[in-house]
Amino acid sequence: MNPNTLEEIARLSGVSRSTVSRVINDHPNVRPEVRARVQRIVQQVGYHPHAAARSLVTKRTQVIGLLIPQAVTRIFTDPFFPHLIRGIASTCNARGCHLMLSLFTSSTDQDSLYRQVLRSGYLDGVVVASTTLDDPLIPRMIEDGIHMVCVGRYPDDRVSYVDSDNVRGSRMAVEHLLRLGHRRIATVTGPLSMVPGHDRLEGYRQALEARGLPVDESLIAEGDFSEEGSQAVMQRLLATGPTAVFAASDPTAIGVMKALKAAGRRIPDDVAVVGFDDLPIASIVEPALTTVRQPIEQLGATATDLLLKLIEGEVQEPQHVILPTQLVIRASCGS
Amino acid sequence: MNPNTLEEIARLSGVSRSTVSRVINDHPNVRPEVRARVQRIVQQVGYHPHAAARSLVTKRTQVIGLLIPQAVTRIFTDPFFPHLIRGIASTCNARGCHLMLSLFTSSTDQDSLYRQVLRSGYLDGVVVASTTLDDPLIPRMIEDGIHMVCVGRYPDDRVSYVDSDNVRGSRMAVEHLLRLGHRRIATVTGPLSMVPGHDRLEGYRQALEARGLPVDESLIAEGDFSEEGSQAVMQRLLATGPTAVFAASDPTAIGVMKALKAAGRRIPDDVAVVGFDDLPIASIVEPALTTVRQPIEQLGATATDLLLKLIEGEVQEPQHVILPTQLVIRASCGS
DNA sequence: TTGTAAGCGTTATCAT
DNA sequence: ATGATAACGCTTACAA
Repeated sequence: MNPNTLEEIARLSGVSRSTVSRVINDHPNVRPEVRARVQRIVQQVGYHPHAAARSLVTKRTQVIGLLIPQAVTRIFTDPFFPHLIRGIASTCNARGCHLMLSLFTSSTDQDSLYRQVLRSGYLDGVVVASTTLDDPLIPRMIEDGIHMVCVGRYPDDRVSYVDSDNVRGSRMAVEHLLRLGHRRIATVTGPLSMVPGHDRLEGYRQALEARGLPVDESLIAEGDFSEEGSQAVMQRLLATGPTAVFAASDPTAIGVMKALKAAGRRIPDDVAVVGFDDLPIASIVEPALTTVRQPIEQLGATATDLLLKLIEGEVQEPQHVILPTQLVIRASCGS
Repeated sequence: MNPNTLEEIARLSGVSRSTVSRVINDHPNVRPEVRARVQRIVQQVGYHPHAAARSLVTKRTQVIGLLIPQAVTRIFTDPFFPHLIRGIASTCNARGCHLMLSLFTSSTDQDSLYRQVLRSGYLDGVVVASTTLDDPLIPRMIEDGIHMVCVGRYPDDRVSYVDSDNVRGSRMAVEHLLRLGHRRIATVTGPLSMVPGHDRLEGYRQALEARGLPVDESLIAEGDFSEEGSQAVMQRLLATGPTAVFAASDPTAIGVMKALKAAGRRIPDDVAVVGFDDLPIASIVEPALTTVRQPIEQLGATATDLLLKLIEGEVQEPQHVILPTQLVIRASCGS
């Protein structure tokens, strides 16, 4: 497939292996004339350096991993991930590195997969997405000194992360509902073991408390970020008679809307709905969804950039980046 | 990160490097007692062989690529890809290999990316998805002798592929509509430069011709597999007064349904709709979508299996696998 | 059954 | 500015 070696190019261009290496790596100290000759040959035979040989000595692979622990069904349902991947992949392309996808599905031997992926030198570092607080992977990676950046806040100062401002975003959403006069505001949360699930509920609480309103726990129900799951959860929540619902993600909001419609409630006349994400679908559903926009692709791109800096040693200390969120008002809240 | 070497394990267990290598690779001809001792040390220090060093000599990386040429927006919208990825990733996990994601976005320097990814020895082979007929990548890969399997039929006998039975599936769909008495059956196709787009239209044609019915070209409109695009296309098609529409994918069908609803047509009373894919969303939309089920995950899994066999040399000749499709009847066709 | 030694294709150090 | 040469960590004959 790629039978050419440095040695061969050297022979063909009548110089030594080292000179060819210098040309390939754009080192100075090569006579322009020689450089040109070598480059021509390289071009001609379509030579490309062998990655493994190279990384054996440089200790760099130019490959980063996207690690998704506990890869559950959600990944293949929630458009969040495709958007995230796009952000990561385009940054990789731009920076000349490559992306390895590691889904730690529950069935796989976690320990063996961990060693294969993280201890074999395959990867220069990893972007970790969709972690739960109790995931044993992160502590292990910290201990092993693996370069990593989490997408989503992680409550350990040693780990770098990039996150949306979930608390502020959801607080804005609920404040908007309050401003519209709603007092019985229910919320279908994400999994509370996941940071965004937790944080978006926190924003909900803060909005109420800032107004001096009590938090009625019966209006809070834990969902799983999915459409189906949230629909079922909302169905049970109907009995509490909310006039508005804050859904912790757009798929959640869709599920909520389905449950409401199935129960004959009109949106927003009977019940207002606000989501979180601003996925393309938010502006397509009927009625169009008021939601909190988080910059998913940018999350991926920023995480990747940061990871690359960490790897290069451009920054040493763990970094924590929070990207702003923004309320996008559409029809579903009736304002 | 992984400072251990074979040499070190050898020293620690009082044997030679080669013996450790034999233990690691499960070679026979190692005294059980010695094997056990070495394994204990390996376990203790958490040793894992260095991938690059290993592949430098074996010429295998245990990494396969998922190559998506012309990676357009669709990839991040159409649930087809997440499902495909799931099939590929779980097979990779099961077979101890890893997955590299290569999106050839239009902005990237195709040639440079090609060499980096395909000629650097990074990959043992690739699964190629979503190709167009005129993509220059495939011929180049054939020429370079790269192990590959296409997801989706490719009209060159030298390339292996795995595909759903698109022609048969869409033919069944249209035959079903004919059986229900429809005679003005429109179709919103996929991009006709893509094989599945082409094949699903072919099935439509065959169904009509088998009944001796003329194919009215004004009832055929080219879409792009997307919801938004198809909605616009359907809007224009309304004027032709179809009583049924065959949509070439589920997202297409959703777009079609939206256009119909927006025009005040009832489904299925005024117009029947049939889709293609059977994504989870098909059973969620209102009315539930009659559609042709194609086994997307299995497509990915089969392609990966085949690729691995090709790499191992277990099979030499290009293989062509067609997986069966199946009509799933729900409410949207009113039967 | 075990050890010795020769590569694999690079980069990097040191002379020249 | 260029060329030997020694690593990098592993597998694999071949020898013992």
